[in-house]
Amino acid sequence: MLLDIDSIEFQNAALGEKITDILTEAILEGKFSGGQQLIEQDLQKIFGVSRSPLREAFRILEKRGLVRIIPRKGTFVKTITHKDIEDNFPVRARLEGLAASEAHSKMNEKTVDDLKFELESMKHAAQRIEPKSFWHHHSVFHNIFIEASENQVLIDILYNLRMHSLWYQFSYKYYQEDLNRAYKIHLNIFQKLADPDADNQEIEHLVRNHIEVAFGNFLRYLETQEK
Amino acid sequence: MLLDIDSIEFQNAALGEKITDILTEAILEGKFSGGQQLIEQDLQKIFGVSRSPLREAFRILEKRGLVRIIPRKGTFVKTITHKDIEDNFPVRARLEGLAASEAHSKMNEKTVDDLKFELESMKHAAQRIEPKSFWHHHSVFHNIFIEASENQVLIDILYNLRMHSLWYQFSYKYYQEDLNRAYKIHLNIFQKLADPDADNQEIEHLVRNHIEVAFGNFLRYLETQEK
DNA sequence: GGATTGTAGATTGTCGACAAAATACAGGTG
DNA sequence: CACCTGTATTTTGTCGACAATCTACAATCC
Repeated sequence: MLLDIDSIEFQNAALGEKITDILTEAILEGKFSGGQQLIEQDLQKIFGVSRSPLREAFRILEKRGLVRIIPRKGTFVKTITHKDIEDNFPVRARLEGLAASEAHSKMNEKTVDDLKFELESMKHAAQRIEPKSFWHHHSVFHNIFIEASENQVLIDILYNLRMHSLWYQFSYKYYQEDLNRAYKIHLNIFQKLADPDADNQEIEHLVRNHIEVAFGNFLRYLETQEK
Repeated sequence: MLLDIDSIEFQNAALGEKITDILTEAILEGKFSGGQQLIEQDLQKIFGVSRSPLREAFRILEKRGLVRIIPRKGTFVKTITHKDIEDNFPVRARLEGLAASEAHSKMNEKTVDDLKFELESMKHAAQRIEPKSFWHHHSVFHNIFIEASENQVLIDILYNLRMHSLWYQFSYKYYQEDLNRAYKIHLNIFQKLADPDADNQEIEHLVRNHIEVAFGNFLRYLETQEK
């Protein structure tokens, strides 16, 4: 008998995990003010569950870096500071560079096709000047080569680091970078990834530089916003 | 009035955190067989606490990468495979390289003194052929420049990556063979870190290469052990 | 007025009990 | 004998209640 895998997963997911997903989305969308305490009793009323699954959810959120748990004080939504961003990007730059390098070594036809598809989507979004769509496919493009590295340590760390930048999604919406220029950089990255003769080290530097440049632009953008 | 922050932290530490510390040490020392399930009821009897703090402890252990929690199945001690080590080292190599680079930019007299002290301790341990002592000071040496990077993202990630047990268990045996060589590498790293005119990129490469070489030696050592 | 202390309310920490799911195993069936 | 199937046992998931701690604020003291 055939079964709907997704619904089974959903059934198997404990209450705590479902609440985690809802809270994760809420935090990323900025529905909580930074530094705000998540009161167990309040959330208990909202979700209609006891405190046990809530406390499980808090621990998972802490692992994802979205909240900070202070013993006997409470669970607080993390505020992302300027320094957090400055700390985050250099790490991401090196690890995504490494991911690209390892992905190149393990490249196969399917991954190339997947990357090509997202690249085409980015191209179309850039031509039609649809930033939201562009950044979505841009994010998926990066996810694909990160997964293709098959390095679980890398995949896990970057999952968390990239989630933080999502936190700033609302900022990105108004962040108008030259989409065509960004597309060309990724076209270059794609061509190197798809070329078996390309040099791993060169790919690593290419991706690392791309993120460092994006970081610089982003910081400058934030500074103009803050004034 | 001045207060000892650390002791306050300890008093405030909830049962779950104390249990976490005990279980962390037990896992790192290999007192659980790999893949073994941590049964809540059994640990309940051992520690004389209810299941709530145990479940909290499991979540913290999961965050540290020491166990894996599978919903409705249980909490299992992670087995470290050959692939885990292969995934871990390239990441560590790049991130410790980055940490050294950032530490160099923020170097001050106290940090130089701290590094010098550990380096001297490594020298003495190498001369007296005391691998255990050498490994300890080597680990502290790395911790100092990682902390000196003042990059909290880096510090947190490297704390987890460096925790993994196999490295702890075996490293001092490997270093037995070339303590003096290892000392000279760190003397070189120290001199560059302490020199304000040294090039950041050079330091990054130096530390990265050191870990990659250590990784290669470690893998070869493991292969001889496995046979 | 400013600092200290005491108290009430709010909030997290821990517990034991029950529910739900996974597992182990015995018995049946082809 | 291999394969189901139902049942008993084990184990995790959730709950409500109580204890310990923290917080806010008013009363007190200097």
